[in-house]
This record gives sequence, structure tokens and C-alpha cells, in this order.
Amino acid sequence: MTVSVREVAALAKVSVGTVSNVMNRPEKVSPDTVERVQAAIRTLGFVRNDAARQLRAGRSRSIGLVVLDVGNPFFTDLARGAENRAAEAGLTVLLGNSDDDEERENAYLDLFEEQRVHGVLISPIGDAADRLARLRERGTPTVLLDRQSDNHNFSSVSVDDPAGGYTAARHLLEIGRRRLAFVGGPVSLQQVTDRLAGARLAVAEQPGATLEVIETAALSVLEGRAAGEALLARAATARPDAIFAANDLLAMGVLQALNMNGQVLVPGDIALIGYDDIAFASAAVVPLSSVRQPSELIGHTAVDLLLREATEGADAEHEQIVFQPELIVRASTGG
Amino acid sequence: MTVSVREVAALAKVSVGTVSNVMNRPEKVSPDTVERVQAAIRTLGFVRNDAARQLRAGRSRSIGLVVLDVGNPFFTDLARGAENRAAEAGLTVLLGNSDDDEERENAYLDLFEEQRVHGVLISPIGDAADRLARLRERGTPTVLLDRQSDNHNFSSVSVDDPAGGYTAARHLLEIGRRRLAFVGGPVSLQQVTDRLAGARLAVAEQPGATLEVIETAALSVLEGRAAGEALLARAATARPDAIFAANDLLAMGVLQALNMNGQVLVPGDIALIGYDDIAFASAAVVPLSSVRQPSELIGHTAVDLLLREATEGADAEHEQIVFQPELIVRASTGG
DNA sequence: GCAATCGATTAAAACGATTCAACGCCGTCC
DNA sequence: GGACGGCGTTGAATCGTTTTAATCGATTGC
Repeated sequence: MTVSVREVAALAKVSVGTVSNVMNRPEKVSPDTVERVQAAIRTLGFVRNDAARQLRAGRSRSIGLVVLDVGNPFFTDLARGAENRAAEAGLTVLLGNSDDDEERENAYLDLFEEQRVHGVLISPIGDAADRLARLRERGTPTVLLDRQSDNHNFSSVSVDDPAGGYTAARHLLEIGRRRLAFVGGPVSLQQVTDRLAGARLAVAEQPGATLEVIETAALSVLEGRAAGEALLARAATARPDAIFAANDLLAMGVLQALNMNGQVLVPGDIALIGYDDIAFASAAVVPLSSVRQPSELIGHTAVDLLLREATEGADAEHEQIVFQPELIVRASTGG
Repeated sequence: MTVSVREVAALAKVSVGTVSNVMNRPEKVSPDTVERVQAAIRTLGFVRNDAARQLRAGRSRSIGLVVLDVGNPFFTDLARGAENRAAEAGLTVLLGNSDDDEERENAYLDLFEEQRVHGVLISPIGDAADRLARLRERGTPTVLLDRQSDNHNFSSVSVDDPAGGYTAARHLLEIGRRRLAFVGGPVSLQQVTDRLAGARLAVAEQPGATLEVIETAALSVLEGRAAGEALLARAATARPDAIFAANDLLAMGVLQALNMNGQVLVPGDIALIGYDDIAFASAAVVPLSSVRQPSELIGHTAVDLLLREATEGADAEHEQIVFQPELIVRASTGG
């Protein structure tokens, strides 16, 4: 039924070792045997068995990537960057979507470990520190995405979230707003707390400014819409005059709620800024101000770091790379 | 260095066969040996080698999914549907992004074949018929996504694109527009030509109506913006009064060009409708009318079909499932 | 002319989990 | 008391590829 090197070898009248050599180092084989073997491969429709290769090699030729939300363009852009860089190195990226769920996160990590991947890139939920430490002890290098390790134990590629949060809030203050609200959550995500911390700092520096926190269960359009509708239910005077959303999906949800049932509150009554600068932000009902992260570059760089750790072995030094975010001003904050 | 069943067996003072049984059918092993073996697994930090399992099993526990564009929410929604259904069956989904590139498409198919996946779900570029036929002959069942096979040789899950195109164009005609333009491409995508064909039909039924075709190189926001800018460069009288874009990404690009450099042409001068009804469509500058496809359901159903083909073997009958699209009217067509 | 060298090829030993026929042990039945 | 059956366990074979040491011819060097 299934055709293996054995059959190929028989048809080409060579040994299985030679078939292997033809596929992996043809320069070590005489030209006419190469031709004969390749002909045999073609006529039999031989496809080599990756499981057997991996078993022998001890490692697979892929790296695992666990993201919080594949529906978020920030992560698909990041994945694209990682994939391109990995392809250059002859590796494949296995994409896992944890969807903010620790169980799914663990399931993917288990899977990747059983697959003996070259390494894991992960944007972890909460404090996965010991889980990841065990993973690495067993020989799978790991790089954190979009977040630094608390004790510098892991390599990481991230963006300066406190600075991004500061920049966003500062911008809202600079256009004259004082009653700020932060929409974001869950707080188990370090990205959320860091951005909030930065915003708090900016508000604290501005006398008379306040910051209200509206916590959401996820960083999704739906949650944003719910938050926006909650605000809408308030008396007009009780509403903030500016909103900083922890990411663009939330911001777009908020925008839908505030600007799409007849009324138009953004940007006149309420200024709005998001985070990530996804491609859809500029095409929103009111083009969305945002804080841009270099998503593809993050993915690209993370693979570089991972490959370095993988080659240097267990005692590789761990490097934290931090990119700076960039403020993008559009109509939603009066730009 | 690496710990295998052998070491576990030694520590637990049992044979390797028993260790395997503990992991795969614990009910066949006496309770105290189960406990002893599990203790050994824990203390040694044993993680089973998936390559070895697969080699023995002959098949991997995953299915391959090749999509045209991971950046398109339609496909990530579809992937989510597939993933959920696959998870219920204990399978993993490997997601490959062909990015409209036949070379990448082939690379992923090769990879999946070497991995001995349970089957392949693919939204193919152009006519991959013989490539896919070979794949299936070698034992990998295949289901087409978002497109039917020309000769009913493959199972498929798709949406009635001609009907969708007809519905979209008919809607534009019903709101009184007559000079229609279709923006889409490349024509190698059957989705594009089918939607266009449907639109042509609707226009032909309407005396005095015309349909101009503006071909794009891809179904992306960027290409849409380029098309929009080209229209903008024309004299106002030479512009169409309605545009049907082959998908929402294109439509949003067109919208950006037509409504965001000071002027506002949509929907007054030009009505605009997209296709897919991605989540961002309703949050666009002008909320976008669209033709909705049941993306998650497509992915879900495709996995069902695949599993059925896989169990029924080579002589399984091939089923074509076609869902009906749904017109969603929003502000961009005056809704 | 014999040894050394070189290139091409081979045969066999891995890799690690699963499976299956065989085996030992114990209690039951006649 | 011996045959039988059932349960739990074992050991070896197996999956398909890669790799290494060994082999075989043929050529070169002296």
C-alpha cells in the first residue's frame, strides 16, 4: 500500500542508504544513480515520511507559536513576520490559538513539546513562568512575545507598553481632555496592566485630570461594544471625555456603540484612541488614532532570538528586546 | 539526556509495553502499577515522542488547512470553525497560508503529505485539480473550501457565489443605480469569477444598466485603495454610481480612497457593497453593506466531510455542500 | 607489482513508541 | 490433582528514515 525507501531502493537496484543520500546529499552520489533513483521515486510516487525523519533526527523542523487571538490582526501580522523568517531558515511555524484560555495554552504547549519543536514563541496568559521554565529545562528554547519576563529569565521581544500607555494618555490630555477612561482587560494580561500603568503616570502628572478604569473580560470587538453601551447608558455628564482602549478591537467596539445608533459622540464629546494600529483602524467609522506596534518585526525578531538560543544551547544568555511604540493621530482624537 | 519509555520502564520496574499501556489504555493495567508508572513519568519529566507514535500509527493526528490569506478575517473565522470541530475529534489543525502564491500552496501540500495528515482542507488557487487528485490517490482525503470542483470529483463546502454576486448587483440596481462597477481579482480565483458572473446576470436583466470590470491583483485593502484612487482620478461623470467589490477587504480599501481625502463620495455619489461580512465591515467609515458567508460553519462542515471521507476510504462518495449567502444592507448602500 | 588512497555503495544499527503473541500466575471447576 | 480460563505483564517485532563503519573496485604512487 504505502511506498517507502525500501521499494524505491528495490526498483532502482540500490540500497536504502543510497536512496537517502540521493535525497539529502546528492553530491555524494554518482550522477547516473541519482537519475535512476529519482526516476524510481517518480514512478512510485514516493513521499518521504516526516515522522520517521523526525524520529531519527530527534527534533522536528518547525517552531511553535502560541498567540492570544488569531482574530486579532496584530497577531496574524506577527505570525506572518515569524513565518517568513522561519521559512528562510528552512523551518515551519505551527500556529496555535490560545484564545485567552489557559487550558488551550497548555494543550498547545504539550503538543509542541511532544512534537519536539525547535522552540516556542508565546504570548502567554498570566504567569506561565514555571510552565515555561519546565519546558525549557527539558530542552525547548522559549521566547516571550509582546511581554517581558518578570525576572529576565527568558528572552523576549516586546514593545514598551508603559511608554505606549503614557503616550496615548498624554495625547488625550494634550488635546484638552481631563476625564479619561481606560477600557481594557482582563488584568491577567500584562499588556493591559502595563498600558494602564503608563496611562496612570501621564494622568498623575496632569493636575485636575482623572482616570477611570473600565475592565473588560477580553480584548475583543464585542467586549468593546458592551463597554461602550454601558457608557451610553450613563447621563451625558457622567461620561468620560476621552477613552483609551487597550487595543484596537476594543476601540472599534466602543466606537460602534458610541457612534452608530443615531448619535455621534466621537470625537466631539469623547475622544478615542486604541492600540496596535491594525490595518482596519484607519478605515473605521471615525478613523482611529492608535499606538502602533511593529508587529511583523516582532515576529521576525523573535524567530532570530529563538534560533540563536537553539544553537547556543542551554546556557545561552537571554536577551530582552524592546521596541518603542509610535503614536498615530487620526480623526478619533481630532487629528 | 532525553528520557524515553525505556527509562520510565526501568524506574517503575516494568516493561516498556506496560508503560505504553498505562498511557493508552490504563484500564488494562492494575491500579498500583498505573500509579507506579505515573510516578516514574512525573519524576523523570517524561514527554512522549510524537514522531515515534506517528511512525508506528502510520498517520498523524492532524489535518492540514491551506487558506488564501490569513489576514482576511473570513479565513480566520473559517479556521476557527474547523479547529473547534477537529478538536472534538481529537485532531489538530495545521494552518498554512498560501498568500495567493502557487509555490507556497504546493510547499504546504508537500509538507502535509510528508506529515501524513489525516486530510487536507484547501481553498485552492486556480486549477490545482491534478495536484489534488494525486494527493488523494496517495491516500490523503481532500475537501475543497469556498469553491466547488469543476467535475464534482471532490467533496466541497462552498457558498453559492453566483447567487451572492447576483444578490449584490440586484441590490445596487434596486436602489436605483445603473452604472455599476465590479472591483476584484485575480481572475484565477473562482470566487471572483463566480461573483462577477452573478453580477453580470443581474445587470443583463436590467435594461439600461452597465457593468464595468476593474481587475485587481489581489483581494486586499491595498489593492482596493489603488482601485479607488484610480476611480477618483477620473472625471466625476466618468465614474460608476455603484461598486460591487469582490470582498470586504477590497471594499474597505475602495472606501478609504473615496471617502477620506476630504471628499465623501460614498454612499451619495457611489454606493458600495462588499462580500464576506467580516466583523470590521460594520465598523467601517461608512458601515459597509455586504454579502454574508457563514464562515465558521463552512470550516466546521468541511471537517465533518473530511472525517467521513477518511473513514469511508478511497471509494467514498464526494459531496458538494453549498450554503446560501445573505444580503446585509448598511449605510454604504443607503441602508 | 604492491600498497595506499579515493569514491561510490552497502549493510546494519540506531531513533522511541506501539502492538501482539506468549507467558506466568492464580483461582475454579470437575 | 490436573485442566482451564482470565488477568496482568512481558519481550520482541515493527514503523521508515538516517547515519556510520565497512566493503568493494579502481586508480594512483612509488
